[in-house]
Amino acid sequence: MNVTRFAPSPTGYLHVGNLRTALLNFLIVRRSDGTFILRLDDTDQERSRSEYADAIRADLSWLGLNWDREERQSDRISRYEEAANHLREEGRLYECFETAEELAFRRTVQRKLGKPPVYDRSALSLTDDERKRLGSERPGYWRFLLDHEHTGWTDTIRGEVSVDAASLSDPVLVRADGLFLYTLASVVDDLDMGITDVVRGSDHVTNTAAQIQVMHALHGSIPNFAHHSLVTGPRGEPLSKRQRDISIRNLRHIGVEPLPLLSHLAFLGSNTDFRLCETIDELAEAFDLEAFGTAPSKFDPADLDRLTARYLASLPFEAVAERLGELGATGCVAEEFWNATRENITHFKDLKYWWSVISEGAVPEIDERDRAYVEAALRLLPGLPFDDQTWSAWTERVSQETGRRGRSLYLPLRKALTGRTKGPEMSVIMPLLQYVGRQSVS
RNA sequence: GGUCCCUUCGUCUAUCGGUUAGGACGCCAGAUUUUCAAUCUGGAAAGAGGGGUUCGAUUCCCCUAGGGACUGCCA
Repeated sequence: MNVTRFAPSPTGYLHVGNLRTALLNFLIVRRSDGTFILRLDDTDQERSRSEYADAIRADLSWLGLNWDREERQSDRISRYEEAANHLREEGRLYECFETAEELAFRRTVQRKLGKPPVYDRSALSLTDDERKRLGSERPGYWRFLLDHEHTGWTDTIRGEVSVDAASLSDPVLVRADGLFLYTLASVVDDLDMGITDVVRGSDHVTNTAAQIQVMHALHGSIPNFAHHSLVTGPRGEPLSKRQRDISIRNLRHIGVEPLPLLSHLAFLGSNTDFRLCETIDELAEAFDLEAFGTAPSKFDPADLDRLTARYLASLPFEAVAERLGELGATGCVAEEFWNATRENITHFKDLKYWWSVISEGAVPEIDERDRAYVEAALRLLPGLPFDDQTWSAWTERVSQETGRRGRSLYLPLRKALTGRTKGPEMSVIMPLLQYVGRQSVS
């Protein structure tokens, strides 16, 4: 039984980087029948917004990444309080009084001297009097006293990882205004919720060392950690520079479908052979966390087009009936329409054009040199009703009359009738075209 | 500045010192198809650079370059 969590902070929209983390955590429990928790890390009150939380839920739902439980850190403050008190009793939490500006200044000085910008623990050498005096001037904030030793774990993706805690600042766990910080909240939550596997981006590796120490101090058992590499843009640039393009909302807007996106992300960066999975269960079966490598992987939305097209072509009418209805395609024509067009679109929204072709007629595209030919051909067009033989019967007749064959026979007619050089098979389009007539009558 | 991570076809990767450097997706070509797609067959396509070690380096070591993360009273 695995328990995993996806813990976004509701300070922005979900993007492919986040999504990969969510997906990996989700797939782990999908393989093992465990529990997948959506945990909103909203301890940062200044930046967290409920609209973002709603947007994250909506995006996950659209993708089919359903969660078994939802938790909010803002509901769990009392637990953090207890944990902080426990750490104080154990002597692992100490109060400091520097202002943020002071700390920032010290860091720049240290950096200029070529020293690591690590907190010097000067608060530890404060006398009781000094502490009392400073405490009366302003509220203190609290740091966790790290053991200065190498802290390691076996990472499912990265193997043996070890971080020298001496190169880290003692993490602040409680702010001067009493707010609990991520490092504490996350650890307490993971322990309380019985999280067995923590899968997150490699930007958290140094964090993990500190968190492991806090977990030990809280006498918790350490979950399995796996840190996947970060996703970059197509040229290897950080994703943060393209937040907007790669937000799930934007991808959805440009016509990306859930399963192609999920398939792509479940294999990107792993040595599992890529395949487009038709269901999430199939994906869960195929994916393997240990198959992931540590090198960053590039994400290019354009890579999704081909997959999306293949995916759409495979969908039965039932799967898209509702969406077709939104286009105005309803009734039995809708099914015929879908079967005629589904192999000839890249994105679902491409159907708008084809629907307009059969519902309103196309703007004919006729080359000047073909004009006479097209007009002659149209005079030979049989009367309604059209059926699946109409096209072949008609073009055969036209061929006899005009002597044209092959491409020069078919293409001008296709362009005249559909306005495009490419598209669904004409023999299938023909019966749909008479719908134009019915539309205008009714 | 410091610490850590990364670098093989377009993309994701395989290779436990000796391989015609393999696969998947994509791409290209042919077959087929009125077009596109699908399918089948075939093809092009890679070890960042420089030094070592070695009979032999993609593989081990060092340096350089490039990319990234962390270095917050953010998460």
